[in-house]
Amino acid sequence: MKIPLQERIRSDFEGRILSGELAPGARLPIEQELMVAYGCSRMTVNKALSALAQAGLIDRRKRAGTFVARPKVHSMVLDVPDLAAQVRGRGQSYRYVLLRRARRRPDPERPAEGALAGGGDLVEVDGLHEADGVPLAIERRLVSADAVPAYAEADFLHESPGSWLLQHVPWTEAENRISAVGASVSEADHLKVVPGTPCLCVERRTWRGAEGITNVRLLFVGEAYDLIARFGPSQPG
Amino acid sequence: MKIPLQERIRSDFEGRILSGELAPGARLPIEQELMVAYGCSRMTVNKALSALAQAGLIDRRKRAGTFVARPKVHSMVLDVPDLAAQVRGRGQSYRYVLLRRARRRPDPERPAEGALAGGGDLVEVDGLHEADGVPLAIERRLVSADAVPAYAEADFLHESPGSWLLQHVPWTEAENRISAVGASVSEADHLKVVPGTPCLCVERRTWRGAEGITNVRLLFVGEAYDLIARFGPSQPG
DNA sequence: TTGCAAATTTTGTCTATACATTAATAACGA
DNA sequence: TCGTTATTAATGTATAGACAAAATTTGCAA
Repeated sequence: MKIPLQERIRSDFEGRILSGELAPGARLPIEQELMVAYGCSRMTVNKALSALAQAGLIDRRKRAGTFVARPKVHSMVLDVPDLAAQVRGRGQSYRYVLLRRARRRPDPERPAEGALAGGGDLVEVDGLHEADGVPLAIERRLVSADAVPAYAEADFLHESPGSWLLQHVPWTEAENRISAVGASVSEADHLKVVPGTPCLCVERRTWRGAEGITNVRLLFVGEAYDLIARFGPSQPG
Repeated sequence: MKIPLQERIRSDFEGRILSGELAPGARLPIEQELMVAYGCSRMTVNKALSALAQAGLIDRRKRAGTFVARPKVHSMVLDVPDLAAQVRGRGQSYRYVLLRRARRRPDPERPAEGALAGGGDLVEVDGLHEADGVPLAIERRLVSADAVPAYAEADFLHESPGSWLLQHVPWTEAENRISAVGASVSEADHLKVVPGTPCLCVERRTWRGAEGITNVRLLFVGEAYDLIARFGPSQPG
């Protein structure tokens, strides 16, 4: 009996829910019954069920009881690790090639740039991610000079700007947009593919509070890379 | 003083962490100090911090203390709602057109099909998702006849097989693979685009335990649709 | 210095109890 | 019958204390 009772109750019901034995909408025993069944106090039952509720596996309503949640939102956890770590994790060598770097005013024809800059300047950093010398993705990153003053001085010859930002700037909110586009002539040139080749385009915007931090656009060669999301409704135990 | 103290402690630190005031690695006060600062018992502090730990915002180590977690994994929540609901939510009309439906043996040349079928048959259902009469995506779905016996009898003329499965079959694990591909001739024909047009390809496999349930392949017209993931590191309160 | 053992600090779990909050249900009056 | 009010069953929050477990620190010995 080394595992705590609280964990046991939690994993008991997690298992019964995930296995389908307890179908969505099914009612769980009330706390009183569970404290008798497990021979413990109500607080212990309550902590276990509270954790399951926070994990989204059950819904709890006062007076009504505890019910298995319906997986209605169908939300899932998608891991988008650091690209360098991802490549190295496959046993390949990773390299970041700086293509262009400039500090400039936002383009008045692109409202997204103005919103990001917030009246100040933008720092644009373009680069190429390579795995074993093969082009993997083109990255165009716009950073608000006001939001991240130190960014202009950082050295990106050995570290990709993505890694740098992740370690130095906390974000509070982000939006990812994933689409498919054909490579333009210059993009295709860098990626060493035929123009028009279908590419996976990931655009990410991050904010800290109301202040925009950065917009990134990553263009992956379709055959060379795809996003993999493996997930389950469970939380790490 | 309507909000519970437990929630207040939780949201206090959540705010200070997300705003960057408490940087990753920073140490939080020990429970003894917090119970004095908030004038409450240690259990209350403990429940608040346990919730933050479950949400992944802080790490707690015995004897060492409580620390702001590093956002290393960079995992995010991506909502892939029901396609029909998504389209209707935009105020467009949604239609599912059944293209093909067959029960067959798994193709021995495709190991994924054999693994899914698990010795039994497969039910293949191909269809087209339309928004306001415009083709949005082609869906090819393979379902294990053993895992979902009732699937062969379900009627998909008015309901897409995706919605049906979501409501009738619980899954425990899933894998999503997102890539960019050019439309084949027949695909382009259905989607009313030029062959080779870049399309977003979402392949999803779901399992219940070790048993495969279904493999889906959704091919979206690149211009007509993109996946949007908006997220923050926070948990719903 | 190195290595191991003991002491201490901090979180983890648990109890038994109390009162608050919410919402389903029952009771009641127009 | 209908709408309103009271009851009550369930979860939510909180307390004060106790012991367990783990990891850092300290101290002692080889």
